[in-house]
Amino acid sequence: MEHRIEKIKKQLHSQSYKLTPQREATVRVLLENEEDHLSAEDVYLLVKEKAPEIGLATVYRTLELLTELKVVDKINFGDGVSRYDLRKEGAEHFHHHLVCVECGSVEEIEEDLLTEVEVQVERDFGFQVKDHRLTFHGICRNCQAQSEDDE
Amino acid sequence: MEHRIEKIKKQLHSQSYKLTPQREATVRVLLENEEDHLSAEDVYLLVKEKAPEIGLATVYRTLELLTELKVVDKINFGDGVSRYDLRKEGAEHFHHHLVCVECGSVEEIEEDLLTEVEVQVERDFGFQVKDHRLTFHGICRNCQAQSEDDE
DNA sequence: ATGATTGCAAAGAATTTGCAGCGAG
DNA sequence: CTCGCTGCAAATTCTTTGCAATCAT
Repeated sequence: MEHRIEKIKKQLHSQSYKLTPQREATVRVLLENEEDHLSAEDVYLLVKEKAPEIGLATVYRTLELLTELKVVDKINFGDGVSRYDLRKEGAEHFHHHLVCVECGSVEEIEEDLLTEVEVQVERDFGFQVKDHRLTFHGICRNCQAQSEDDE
Repeated sequence: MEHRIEKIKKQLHSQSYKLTPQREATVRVLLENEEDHLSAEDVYLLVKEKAPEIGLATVYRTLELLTELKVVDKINFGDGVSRYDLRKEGAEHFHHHLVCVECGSVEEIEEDLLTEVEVQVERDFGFQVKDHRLTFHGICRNCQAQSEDDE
């Protein structure tokens, strides 16, 4: 974990930004909750536990900065809020999500399922793909099992 | 076009909703601007041209209703606003988008590129896919041509 | 000193809600 | 008459901004 902080620190420095205590606290919260998809407010509340003097605006500004640096990806699952998702180490592309319409759980898929599809898009549409967003909506394993029980 | 309105009318009636003049005007705007990705405000302004007495809240309520009925899909390209996109006739799944990061243009892809990927997801993750959202970010044909010119 | 960064409070934008009036069946 | 639907204005929610104070170099 420390080495990921170091890496982010370098990324900031390379663009002459600093890793201030507030920014570091924010990054740590993101690292510690890597599986979740936190909203700015969520991050704010968690950061506040460690650094109570931080302001919500700073969290927003930090998340924006991290988005610019592609340390995090800003996503939107359709509720009104933006959520922030750390990029996996070395990931060139954004990972995919499985959103369960029953229970609302969100699972992540690391593997890039789109390599072929992207080739197809570049070939057929002349569109040079830089990144993608892919989310599946459906029913997760758990909820499928539950509805079988009901029968 | 009239028959698409009829169809939507039936869909509404089947859930005991009515196709009021305001709702009809809203649907017509969506049909007439099928290629665009209008925000609620956009729709409001266009509807207002035909039916100046309509209120923004009604547009929101109508779009919400149409989303529920899966007549439209609510999407979000990362700017702060929700956009509404008519489902193509008979389309079971949401279509895909190519968003150009240079000029902001949005192209639509009708073909379902994900059939195989969905099989894979169901098999490998036990997730029963109902629908998907797929957006590619990259550089469109035009902007590619332009940057070649610059060189 | 200089310029980046912060916290606070205020502003802003998008969307939702409360409510009285209207309108179709 | 009843009940869904509407328009308006107010309220909410999420996010951004202005600004003076603070911090690091």
